[in-house]
Amino acid sequence: MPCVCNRDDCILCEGRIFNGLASDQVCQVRGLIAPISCPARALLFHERAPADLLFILKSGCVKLTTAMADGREQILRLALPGQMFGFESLHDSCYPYSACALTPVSVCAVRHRDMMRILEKDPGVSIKMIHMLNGELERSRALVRDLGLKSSTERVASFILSLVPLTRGLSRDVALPLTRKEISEMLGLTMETVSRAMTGFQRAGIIRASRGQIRIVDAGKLKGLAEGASARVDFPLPVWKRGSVRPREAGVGRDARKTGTD
Amino acid sequence: MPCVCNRDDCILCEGRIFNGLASDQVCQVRGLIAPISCPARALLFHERAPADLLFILKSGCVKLTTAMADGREQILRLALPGQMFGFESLHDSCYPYSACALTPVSVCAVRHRDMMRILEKDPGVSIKMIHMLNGELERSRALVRDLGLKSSTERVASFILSLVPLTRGLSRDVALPLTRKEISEMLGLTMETVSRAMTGFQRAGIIRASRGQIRIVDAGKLKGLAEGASARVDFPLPVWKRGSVRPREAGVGRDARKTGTD
DNA sequence: AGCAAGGTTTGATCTACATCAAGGCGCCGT
DNA sequence: ACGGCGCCTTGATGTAGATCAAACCTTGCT
Repeated sequence: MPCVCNRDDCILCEGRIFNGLASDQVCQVRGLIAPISCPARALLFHERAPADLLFILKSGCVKLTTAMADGREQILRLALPGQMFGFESLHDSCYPYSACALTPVSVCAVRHRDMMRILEKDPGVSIKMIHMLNGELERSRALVRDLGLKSSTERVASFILSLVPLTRGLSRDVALPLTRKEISEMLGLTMETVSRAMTGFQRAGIIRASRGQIRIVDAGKLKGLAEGASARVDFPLPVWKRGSVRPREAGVGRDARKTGTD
Repeated sequence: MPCVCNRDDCILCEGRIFNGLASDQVCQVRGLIAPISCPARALLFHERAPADLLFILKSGCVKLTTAMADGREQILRLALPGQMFGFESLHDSCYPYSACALTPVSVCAVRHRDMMRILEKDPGVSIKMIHMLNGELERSRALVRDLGLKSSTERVASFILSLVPLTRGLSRDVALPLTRKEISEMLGLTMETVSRAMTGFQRAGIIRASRGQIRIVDAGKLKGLAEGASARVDFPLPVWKRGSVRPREAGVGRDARKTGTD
């Protein structure tokens, strides 16, 4: 079935929000959708700006952030292909977060009032929307859980595991469109803390990380760390100064450096 | 208009989820709703238990929590009269959090599949549901923002402000059904830290707090503190040992005790 | 290739908050 | 009224993670 946004390669076809519309409705909806492309770092909209459009991401990756007056910034969510953002203001007038492209991005834009009309007409779309909102809520609460309960190591482990859907099952390598700084802004930590946690995991042979890429080597151990299982692996670390990577001999977790007592 | 749950005093009538149904539908829906009462501390359902019912709170207060294996516990949300909980699993099979009564509580219970049927039949209800979910999402993200960006003082100030809807405009006194411990479980802090922040506010004349009650005296200053405005009030504190309360002479915020330099 | 800019890693130090430890105080049952 | 139990407050100390600082890599540009 062709996608409502009228492109063959469009990801919206895959079980997404407008799927299942009667074909005459598909035509109507198509007329309401505007395709937009923009480069990495483009700002799609700004927190508290008057809201008019919602977006469905076709390709690329977008970060949704909220900031405090003094500049502190929190990433609320990453939007991935097939997902919607900017809909929270359907009944409100302003966007509750900023949306910024992490990669070159193509999106479909729909006016809020058009969307409202579609919802009123077609209960099937409403129910998909409810489903989608429940998913958002679940992810948001998972983040609350992580921020409220977990140590830095646990959070970073959690975060890496949350990237698994990005792999699309192709391999264990994830092309990661986030810098360490951005990861830290998602997890309520600093860049340095994230970096330390990740090199810890790497030394323990749990992941393989480089500039824009992560490979999960030992998902089981990572899950353990994310849920607080002892936050340490078996081998204490003999503190090399700038040795090359030595898998499976490095400490991981809260107190990797303090090798002594148990 | 009488409430769908068939009681005159029911709060569901006030612009809530089933409001605006045609009267024959109201009758149908009524048949699907079971009223339930339970005492304080009752567990309505447990995280990961198989989910069957959703609940609408008529009176009292319920906390929704998630826990880690080692016992760390996070309050995800407080449910207040008129609000719904347990709906996230409409499309899923298990509750994503535990629900525990903080006070004696009365609720209406609806089976998920009955709710699904109502949603399919009546787009108006779906749209109210979408509205409600957007509200949940907003609150959840506000919590993410607080946990990710704010200091302990800022979080406590935020929390107190979030209680304002509880006052229902009757006065500035809020009957607070939470212990210090529970507040701390909502904010990712410890009981002690919450206590210190609140006595700080109290000494600065910003709130009046006692066992189960809070009165907001200076909402403006509290808002400033919640958004990080300097986290300090004008008067350095001469550190009394056990003096009685001295409004407007006490320090507040991150470093209330260090009175020196500016 | 050479250089500059920005991301990343690592180390040293500082601090906000947690943890540990006593008391104080209101509340309930007898 | 009295005693005991739970919640709350306050103080002393410990520590995970922030902050500050420097050097190291990548990547892109000239």
